[in-house]
Amino acid sequence: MQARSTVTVEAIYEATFQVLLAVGGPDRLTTTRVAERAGVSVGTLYQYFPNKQSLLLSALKKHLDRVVSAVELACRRNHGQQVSTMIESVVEAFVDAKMERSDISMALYATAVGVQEGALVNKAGKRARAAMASMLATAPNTKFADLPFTSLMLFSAMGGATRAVLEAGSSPRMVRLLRKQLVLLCRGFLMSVAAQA
Amino acid sequence: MQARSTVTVEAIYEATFQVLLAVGGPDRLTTTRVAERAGVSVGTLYQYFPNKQSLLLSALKKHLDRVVSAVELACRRNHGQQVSTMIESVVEAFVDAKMERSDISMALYATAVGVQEGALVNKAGKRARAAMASMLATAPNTKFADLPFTSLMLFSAMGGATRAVLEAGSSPRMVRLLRKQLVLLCRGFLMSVAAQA
Amino acid sequence: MQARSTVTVEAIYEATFQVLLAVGGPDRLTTTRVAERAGVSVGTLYQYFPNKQSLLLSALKKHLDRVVSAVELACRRNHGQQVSTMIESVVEAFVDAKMERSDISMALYATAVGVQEGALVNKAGKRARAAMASMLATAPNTKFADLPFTSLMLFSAMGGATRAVLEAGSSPRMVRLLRKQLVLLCRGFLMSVAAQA
Amino acid sequence: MQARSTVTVEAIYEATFQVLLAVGGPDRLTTTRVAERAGVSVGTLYQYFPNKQSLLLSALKKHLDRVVSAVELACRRNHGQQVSTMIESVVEAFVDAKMERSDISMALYATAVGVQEGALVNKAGKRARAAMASMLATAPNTKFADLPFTSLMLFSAMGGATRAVLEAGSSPRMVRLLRKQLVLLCRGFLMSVAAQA
DNA sequence: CATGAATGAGGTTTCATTCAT
DNA sequence: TATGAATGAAACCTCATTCAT
Repeated sequence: MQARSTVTVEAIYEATFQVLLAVGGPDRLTTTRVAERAGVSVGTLYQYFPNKQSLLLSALKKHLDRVVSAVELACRRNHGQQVSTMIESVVEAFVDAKMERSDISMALYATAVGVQEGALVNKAGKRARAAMASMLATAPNTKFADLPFTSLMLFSAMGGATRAVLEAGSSPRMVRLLRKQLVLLCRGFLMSVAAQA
Repeated sequence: MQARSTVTVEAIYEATFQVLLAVGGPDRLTTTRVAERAGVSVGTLYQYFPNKQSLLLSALKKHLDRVVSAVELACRRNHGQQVSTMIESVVEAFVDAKMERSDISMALYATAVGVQEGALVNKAGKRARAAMASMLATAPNTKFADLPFTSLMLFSAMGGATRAVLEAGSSPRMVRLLRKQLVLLCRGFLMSVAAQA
Repeated sequence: MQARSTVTVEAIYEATFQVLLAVGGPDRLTTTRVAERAGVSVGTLYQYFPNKQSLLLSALKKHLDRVVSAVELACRRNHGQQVSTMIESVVEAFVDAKMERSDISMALYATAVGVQEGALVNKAGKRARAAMASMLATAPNTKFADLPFTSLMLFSAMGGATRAVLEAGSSPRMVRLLRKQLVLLCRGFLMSVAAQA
Repeated sequence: MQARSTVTVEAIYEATFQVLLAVGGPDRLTTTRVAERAGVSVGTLYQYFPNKQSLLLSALKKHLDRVVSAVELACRRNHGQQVSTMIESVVEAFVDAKMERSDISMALYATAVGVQEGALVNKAGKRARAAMASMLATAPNTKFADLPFTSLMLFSAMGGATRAVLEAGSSPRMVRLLRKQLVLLCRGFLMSVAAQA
């Protein structure tokens, strides 16, 4: 019985992602369509999610958690390493996480507009930046001025570039280039910041 | 007669931006509300825009044009300058353009989800990148490998960081920091790319 | 154009009464059915009434106004008359008003349950009682103790009896009996109250 | 086993009354809510009541039975008494029964709209009027014309006035006044009717 | 050209009822 | 017998779009 519920909820999540992709935007997504795709009735959907908004919010949260967790893990594993190593690891983790389900990523960008969704994205961003800042603080022989803001720049620049590649179609060649240049971008930036401090 | 039309259309554009801001999202924007705010009837609105989508598309195009034109101008003016100077000018132009009507910028992010809107954003991005690439090509004593992709990285990283600051509230202090660090980011990146080439 | 609106609204009111009668209760009434019966689309209905509740509220208000106005008129016309005459006139006005559209009266009773509807009924009752009280105060040679409460008793007793006859089918014979006995009831009551004062 | 059923059914009745009060109307009452409040599952509720309507009907019947029984008892006990005494007793019994669970009384008024509920209320009214008529017939030295209709008037006037006080909030002072004036009302009415006969 | 009343498809949500466990 | 997840018909309401004036 408990198991049945879990299966149902998972099916609804997966259906949400699929419909989001199929119609390309949270507004063209209808609860009826999600229920259909999930193989349940609308009533069942509403037993688990009080309304459409909460459904989208939960789906967004799920995706953000995946990406942020990957970044956090990469950061934790690189405490005390050289800045170069740090950057390579984090860039790899970030790009991988985004690309793994790149389709979902894009579909969800559109979801993140309301105030509640913004808060969710914000919280996720904060977590990621905190992980990066505390990692960077452990870099030997290097000190960064204003680590919080520096992390914000780093993270959002990475996000912007990755999103652009995603939207440009993310061909294998571009993804390869993205990884390489992202490392250059981050390294160059951090060197400059460190040099200034 | 021509003049009256222009005035009406301008009023509709402005109303569109305002409603977009007020309701926070293109789906809660209704054509009736836009018409009301513009001081015309819905019928009149439909005389100038065949449907809602075209209204939003035009509004988006207008905003993108403003930003891209600013970037293009800055690029054109810096042909042959030192890389450092180039970057400072472009960053300044870009951030200024975005911040000038930052509220509209944010409201429009949500609009840019569908395939047609994506195409519009893409085209604008291409124009900006082309301008940057041809500027960078004139930098004395410096050669960049794969200028098109490098420009993409540069432009999207700038966009990502600016958007993050916008969404964080864009306090004067943050905007100041943004300008400074954006210069560092771009310069560091270009140095690295040039060094590799 | 103004005229068209008025016609439409009137048609909606009439349709509301008819549907209320046909289905026997405000919950089985659907806005779609009302629109259909009125010969307009749902959208049109919602252009004039923001929601179902306001539609029912307005209809109730309309009916109450009719009944109360009839009572007020009868009261005003009998200032200074003998108590007997007063009662005969008011009873006649009240019963007539209720019976004229008795069907609607019954259908609307069910509507008067929520807090807002209660307030409406209350206000109507107050108006009617005030009219009765100020009439009774002008009766020659007679003084009543606690006129407000006495009016409440009088009015609600009349209402209760009339409603019972309505619900029993209101055959002509019963209506005749109702009028006669209602006069007896009110007169007997007022005599007793006056005797006590 | 039988006992367990009885307990369950009683719990459901009580829950029905409570939910009716809490939500203010039979339409906002849901079977799930009733079951929850009663501490059983919906399925169990449906084991004892075939559908929602029958649940409400049974609850209404229960309440009506209580009131009518009180009136019947008072009537039976006053056979052969003076009219004055009769009235005092019946008024007391009626008002007490209504006020004892005045909240439920009010909540149920809204329930009594459909044709089946009307029939139930009608039957209850008939029983009460029959008891009153047969009591009045035993009054010494007094004869009433058309006892059935006279009882209808008496009973419905009492009901109307009591309901009005209930809806006005039934403060202790008003209830006291109600009792006193109800006696005057009924006595005055019966005197008049008897005088005419 | 402008108006705004009218349209109606379609979306979200509720809730009485069933039935496998 | 009891449970409560699942069902799906049906209600309310919105809003892009049209067209007679």
